[in-house]
Amino acid sequence: MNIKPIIEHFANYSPLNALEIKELELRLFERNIKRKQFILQEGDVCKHYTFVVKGCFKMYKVDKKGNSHNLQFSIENGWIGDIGSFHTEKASELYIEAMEQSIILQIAKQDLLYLYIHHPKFNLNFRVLIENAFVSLQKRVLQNISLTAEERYLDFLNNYPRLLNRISNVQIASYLGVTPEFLSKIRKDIVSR
Amino acid sequence: MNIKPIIEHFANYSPLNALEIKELELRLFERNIKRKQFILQEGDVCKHYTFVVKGCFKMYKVDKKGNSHNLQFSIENGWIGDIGSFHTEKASELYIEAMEQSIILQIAKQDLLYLYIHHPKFNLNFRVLIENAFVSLQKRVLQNISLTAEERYLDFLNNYPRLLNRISNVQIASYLGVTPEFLSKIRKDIVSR
DNA sequence: CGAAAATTTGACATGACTCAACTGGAGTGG
DNA sequence: CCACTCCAGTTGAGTCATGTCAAATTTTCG
Repeated sequence: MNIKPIIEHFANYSPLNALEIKELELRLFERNIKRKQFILQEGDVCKHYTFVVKGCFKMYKVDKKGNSHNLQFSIENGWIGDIGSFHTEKASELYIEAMEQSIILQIAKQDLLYLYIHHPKFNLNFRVLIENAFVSLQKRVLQNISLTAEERYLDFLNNYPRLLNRISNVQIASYLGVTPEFLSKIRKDIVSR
Repeated sequence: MNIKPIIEHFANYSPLNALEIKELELRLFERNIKRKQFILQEGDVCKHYTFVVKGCFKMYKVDKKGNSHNLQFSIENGWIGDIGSFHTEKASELYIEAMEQSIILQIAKQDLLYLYIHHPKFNLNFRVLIENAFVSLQKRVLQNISLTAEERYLDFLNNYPRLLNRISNVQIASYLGVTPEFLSKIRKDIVSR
C-alpha cells in the first residue's frame, strides 16, 4: 500500500509525526476501482472517507425525472464522500462513481473517530480541510445565484484547468446546472468572438 | 455578559466542562448591534467568529452591477462570519449586516487558536459545526443546479419557517437567486392553485 | 469494427429578467 | 394627526436566457 500521497497531502496542513503516520496507516486500506464502478450508491450508508491517490470520481444526485446532477468531482489528492450520510449513518441520496481506473485509500468511521480522539492533529487537519471545502462551496453558491451559465462556465475553465481533458462537457454541464445542448451553444458563442 | 446561549449551543455537540467554559468566557466579548449596522464590510479582514445571541443577520456579496446576493442568514444560536477571510486574513468580498437590533458574542482568531490548541474539544465542536454547515450548503448547491425557482422557494418555506415573518421577500429572492419581481409572480402562481 | 456516448444544430417552448408604473404600509417630521 | 417619503410588493409588456425535443454527426471505448 502506497500511503505517501496522503502523508504529503497532510504535510500541506499540520504535518503528521511518525506515530500519527503509523496510526493512520494501520487504519487505511487501499482499493483499486474500475471505471464506472460505484463506491457509493443511493440508499447506501457512506461508511468511509475516501482519498483519491489516482483517478477521477464524480458525486451526483439523480432526481425524480432520472436526471443526474454533479455535486463534486475529485481527482488526485482530493477527498470524496457523503459527509452527511457518514455522520448520521442514514441512507445517502448520492452516487459516487469512478470516471477512470482509480486507486483510493479509505478509512472507516470508527477508525477516524479513534484518530480524532487519540491524535487531535487529525481533528485539526480535517477541520481545516472541510473549512476550505466550505469556502469553495460558498463561492459556488454565490456564482449559481449571481452569474449566467456562460460566466459560470468561463469560471469553471479558469478554476479547474486540470479537469478539462479528463471529463466530458456533459459532465461539466451537469455540474454547472445547464443542459448539454445549452453548454454546446455557450461554447459556440465563446469561440465565435 | 450572558454566555448561557452559547454554552447550551455547545451542549448539543460535545458539552463543555467547567474549565472549557471558563476559558471560552475569558475570550468572548458581547456586542449590541443596531439594525442596518455592519459587522463586516467588503475590503475588511474578518477578524472574528460571531455567535448570534439575539437578532438576525444577512451575509451577502455585491456584484459589479451593484446587485446584492444573499449567501446566508443567521438568527439566534447561529454562527456567521467569512471563514475564508478569517483564515487567510485577506480582504473579504462580503458584507455582514444586522437586519434587526441584535446581540452577538464574538471571538478573535488568536483566541480561537488558543482554544483549539489547549482544549481540543473546541476543535472537535467547530469541526462538527462546519461539517453540518457544509452538508447544508451541498443541499443548496444541488437545489440550485436541479430545481426551478418555484421549487427552491417552496423548499425555503419548508426549511426556514422561523425566518418567514422576520425577513422580506426581497431578501428571500436575493437568497434564492431570482429577482423580487419574479418571486412575486411565483407567489401569485402558488396561491392561485 | 461496432455500439454507445458525446457533441452539435435548429425549431420551438418556457423560465426568468428588465423596466416602468402603480399600490399600500411603516416610519418620520411638522 | 396629517403630509410626506421610503421601501416592499405587485403587475404587465417586452426581451433575453435556458430548456425540450428530435435529428445528424463525431468521438470514444469495449
